[in-house]
Amino acid sequence: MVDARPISSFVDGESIYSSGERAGQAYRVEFGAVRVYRVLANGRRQILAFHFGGSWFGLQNESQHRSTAEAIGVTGVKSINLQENPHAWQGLLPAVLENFLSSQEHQLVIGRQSAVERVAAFLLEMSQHSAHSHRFELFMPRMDVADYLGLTIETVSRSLTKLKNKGIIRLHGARGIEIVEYGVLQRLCL
Amino acid sequence: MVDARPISSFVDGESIYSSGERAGQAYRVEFGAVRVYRVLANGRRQILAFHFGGSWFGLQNESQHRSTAEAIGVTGVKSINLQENPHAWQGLLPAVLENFLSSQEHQLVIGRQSAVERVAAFLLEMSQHSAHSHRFELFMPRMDVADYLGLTIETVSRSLTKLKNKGIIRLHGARGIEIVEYGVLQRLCL
DNA sequence: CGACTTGTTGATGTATCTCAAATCGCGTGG
DNA sequence: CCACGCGATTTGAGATACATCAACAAGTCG
Repeated sequence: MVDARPISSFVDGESIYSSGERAGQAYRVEFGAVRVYRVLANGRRQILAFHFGGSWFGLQNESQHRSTAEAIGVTGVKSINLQENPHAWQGLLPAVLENFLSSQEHQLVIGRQSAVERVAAFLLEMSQHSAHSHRFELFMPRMDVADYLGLTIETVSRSLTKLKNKGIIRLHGARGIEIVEYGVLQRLCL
Repeated sequence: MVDARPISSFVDGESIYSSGERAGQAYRVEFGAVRVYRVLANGRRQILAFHFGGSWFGLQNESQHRSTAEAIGVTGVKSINLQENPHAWQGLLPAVLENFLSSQEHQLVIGRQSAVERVAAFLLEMSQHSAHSHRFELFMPRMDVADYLGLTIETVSRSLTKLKNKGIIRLHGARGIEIVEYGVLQRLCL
């Protein structure tokens, strides 16, 4: 059973699995957060997804991982060995569908939205994973945000500044976000 | 059983399901091709995926469709009712994982690649779905290619011209593609 | 063989990237 | 508690890739 397995703990930046490694496990975030990314030959990085408490990741069929998963801050993860428990896949279907849906949502964001719209969408997404949806701390540095949204850190920063200047959000230090005009932010992402 | 079900036939542009409609079916392409897309409020469209013979689409958990699926050319589709056959989900897990993987691959393309690189990746993807991988016809108009790659039709056209001028591909009419330097094209996508 | 749709090419505009510098924020140690 | 130092973030100036607008060419179909 999943819940009988111990929690593995990872420090900030530690990799949970790496591209090229032999696959065969399914992982679930217990606390903290995880980024899953791929790197192109020229060094460009795309973060495919962020995962927070309760979310499954690393779900795939192939023998090797194509992506890398790293802890963001101190993070706890439980894993199932799918080789030993092939029947466990059944219960994971909803998780795969959820991952798939998130991936599609994100395609929309990076395919057809402007920089400010992407950042707005990102803030809303993060707010939904926080206890207080209108006031929260980002777990990750700007570089992660940029590589998630297909932008540069400078453009992310400028977009945040624009949202701040319009009075839609307030910034509290480098990571603190306060959403003042939630509705306006939502309308930006249409 | 899936294979006992009749094939539904659709003409070019006909929708198989539409955004907002009640969901609950899984679909498989028998012949022809399908585009799955979403439209933002301001009219911008993002094609999430193209599906060809044998590929499953429309796989999701929710009660309503978020996307629209349309036939590209005359297309045959078989469907399963997942309400009546909830156990059918089991056999669909590999299909969901495949869709998910494709979606992630595409995230990489639209998030971190230049226009020419995106078009190169697209041509390789299409070549893999064709009988002759170095000489094939595109099923879809430029607008579809553009909306799939997060570009405009003009940029797609210019990118094709660049690849042609470099001698990497040859164009035969509006839809015919011949890949002359397969290796060079692959290296472009790294 | 025209009319219409689809695709290409050209000229210009603009959002985002790149390169560079200033500033902030935070941990450390005096 | 405050000064220091360093990485993270912001801001600025200039370059560039892609979008936009407009005209042209090529296919397609009656």
